[in-house]
Amino acid sequence: MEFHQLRYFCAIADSGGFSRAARLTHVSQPSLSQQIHKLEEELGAQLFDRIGRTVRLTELGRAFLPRARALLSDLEAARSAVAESSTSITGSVCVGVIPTIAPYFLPPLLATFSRRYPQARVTVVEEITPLLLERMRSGAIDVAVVAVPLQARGHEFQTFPLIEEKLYAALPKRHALAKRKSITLGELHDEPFLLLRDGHCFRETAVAACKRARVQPKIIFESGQFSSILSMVCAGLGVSIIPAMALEKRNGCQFVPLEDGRATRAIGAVTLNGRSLSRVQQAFLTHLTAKIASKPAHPAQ
Amino acid sequence: MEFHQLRYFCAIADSGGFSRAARLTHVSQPSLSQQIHKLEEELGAQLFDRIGRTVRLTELGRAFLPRARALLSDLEAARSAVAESSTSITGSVCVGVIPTIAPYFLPPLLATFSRRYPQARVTVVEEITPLLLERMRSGAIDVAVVAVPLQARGHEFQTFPLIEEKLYAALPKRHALAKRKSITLGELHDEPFLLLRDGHCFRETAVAACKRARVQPKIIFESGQFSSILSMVCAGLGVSIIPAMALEKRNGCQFVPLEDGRATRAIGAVTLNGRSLSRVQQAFLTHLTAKIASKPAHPAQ
DNA sequence: AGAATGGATAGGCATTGCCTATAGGACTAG
DNA sequence: CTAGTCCTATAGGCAATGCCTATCCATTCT
Repeated sequence: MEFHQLRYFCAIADSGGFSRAARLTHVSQPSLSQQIHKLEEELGAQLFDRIGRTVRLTELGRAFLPRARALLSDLEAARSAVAESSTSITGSVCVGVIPTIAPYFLPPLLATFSRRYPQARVTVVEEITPLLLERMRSGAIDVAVVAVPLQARGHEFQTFPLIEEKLYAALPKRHALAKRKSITLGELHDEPFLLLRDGHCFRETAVAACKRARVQPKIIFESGQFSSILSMVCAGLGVSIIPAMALEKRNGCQFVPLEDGRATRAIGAVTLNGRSLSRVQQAFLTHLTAKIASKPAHPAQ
Repeated sequence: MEFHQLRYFCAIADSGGFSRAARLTHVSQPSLSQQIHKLEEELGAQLFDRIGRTVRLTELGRAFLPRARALLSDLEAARSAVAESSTSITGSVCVGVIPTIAPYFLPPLLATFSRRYPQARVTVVEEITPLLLERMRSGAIDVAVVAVPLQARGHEFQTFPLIEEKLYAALPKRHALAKRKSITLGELHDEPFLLLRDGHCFRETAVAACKRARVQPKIIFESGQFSSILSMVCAGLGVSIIPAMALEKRNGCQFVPLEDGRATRAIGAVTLNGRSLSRVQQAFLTHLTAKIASKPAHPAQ
C-alpha cells in the first residue's frame, strides 16, 4: 500500500470516476485503474463496484475512505510540521559554558537573545571543558562557550572565535608593583599564587604564562571561582592572574596588565562537527558571534 | 515520501544505526542509506546526525519520529480493519421485497437470520418491483426478493431462484365450484374479479393466466393487498387468484387449485450484477437460498 | 598499528509506475 | 436499431527507481 494509491483512491471516490480523477490528479486513467487494482488485490477486497459505466464505492470502500483520507492529511501535517520547524525559530538551545566565563560573558547575551527570540528556550550548563565536550558528544549540549583552541582532535569540533582578552596580574593594593602600568610574571616569581583548581582550563592558561616567564608559581590556594581568589588577593594573601572579563572593582585590589603579548585567553563557541543545528540553535550561534563583533574585546578596567 | 521510507526511518531510529536496521528490516544497508537521503532531501532537512560512526536523531528527526510511527500504525490499523471487515459478519443488509411476498415469506427468515447473525442489522424495504430495481441500481438496496423472471435486461441483475408456488382460485364458500378439487379459469369467465392494483406484478401474473385461458376478467375491485381481496371474496363479491403462500384460513372463503400447470409464481432473490456484496449481505443471500431449499414449496392449505 | 565496524558511494539489474494505443461495454441520439 | 460517445480494462513500451553487491573511507577497538 503506497501513498499515491491512497491519493488515487480518494480522488476517484471524490470525483466519482476514474477518468474524472485522472484529469484531477494529472495521471492517466490506465494508471489509476492499475494502481487501484493493485490496492484492491493487496487488501483482498474490492473498493469500487464498476456497474455499467459508473463507479461506486463498495461498503468496504466507504469504510476505508476516511482512513485513507486521514493517512493523507496526517502525511501532509507531518510534512508541513517539518517545514514549519525549519523556518520558525522555536524550540530549545542548550548552551554549555565554563565557570570562568559564565558569570561575566553570558548573561547580557542571553538577555538580548531571549528578547529577540521570545519563543526560544535557552538552558545553560556550567561545567569544566572536558565535561562540556563529553556532553556535546552525547548530544545533550548544542553549543559550548569555552577557551580555545581545544586540545581535542582538530576536526571533532568546530570552533567559532569570539573574543581574545588580555590577562592581568591581580595584586593587593599595597603591593610594591601595584602602581605599575604593566608587569611581567618574572617580577612575581617569589609571590604566593592563588589559582583556580585543577580542571579549570584557565589554570592551564595561567600556568602556561608562568612557564613562558620561567616562573614556577608557589600556589598557596586553589578555588573554583575568581571572586574567592580576588577576595584573598584583597586580603593580601598573594597574587593571581585574571582574565580581563573577570576584573571587578574591589577596594583592596589592583590589576596590572601583563606585558607578555601572548598572555591572553581566547574564547570561542564550539559545536560538535557533523551535528545539525536547529534553527534556534543556529540563531543562538549567530547571535553569539554577531554580538561579539560589535563589543569591545578589552573592556577598560 | 513513501511508507517504506517511514518504515526505514523508524527502524533506524529504533535500532540506533543503519546497519542494525538493515538486519532488522531485511534490506541492505546501502538501500536504507539511499532512502533516508531521499527522505531528508524531500523534507529539506536532516533527520539524523552522522557523527563518527554513530547515528543520532536530530531535533527535527525526534519531532518527526512520532508522526512517522503514527502514520505506520494507522496504515496497519486501516489494513487490519479491512481484513476484519471481510471476515466478520457485521454491518447491515438492506433487503427489498414486494408487497405480495413480504408478509408471508420474509418474517420467519428474518427471525432465523437475526438469531444466527446477531451483529447484522437488516432493514426491509417493501415496494413494487420497478421501484425495488431502481433502488438496487442506486445501491440503496442490496438484495431484492421478487417474482421472477424479471423483465429487465438479462444481465443487469443476477437471479437466485427460491421457490415456485401454485396459484389458487379464491371463491366464496357458497360458490358453485367451491367444492371442486381443481378448476380452470375458463370456468370463471363470467365471475367478477378482484385483483391487485396495477403496478403489482402479481396482477400481471394473474392476468397472464387469464389470457392463457382466453378469459377477459371483469375486474370490479382493485386493492394493494391480498387480505383486503380475501375479505371481499368472503363477502361474496367476486373471485380472485391467489398464490399459495397467501392462502389463509377464512370462514367464508374456499381455495381451489388452478389446473393450468403454468399458473405458478416463481420467487427469486435478485442482486445487481457487478455489485460486490459484503460478508453480511452474502450471508443473507446464502441464508435465503439455503433455508428455502429445505422448505416445502407448496404448503398444504 | 592493524583489524573491525559502520555509513556513503558507485554501478548494475530487476521491478514498477506511468504512458499511449486500443479493446470492449454500456449509455444516448438520430 | 445503429452510430457515436463515454467509460474502464488491457497490452506493450519506456523511463524511473528501489534494491543489490562491491568498494571506499572514516572511526573505533584491540
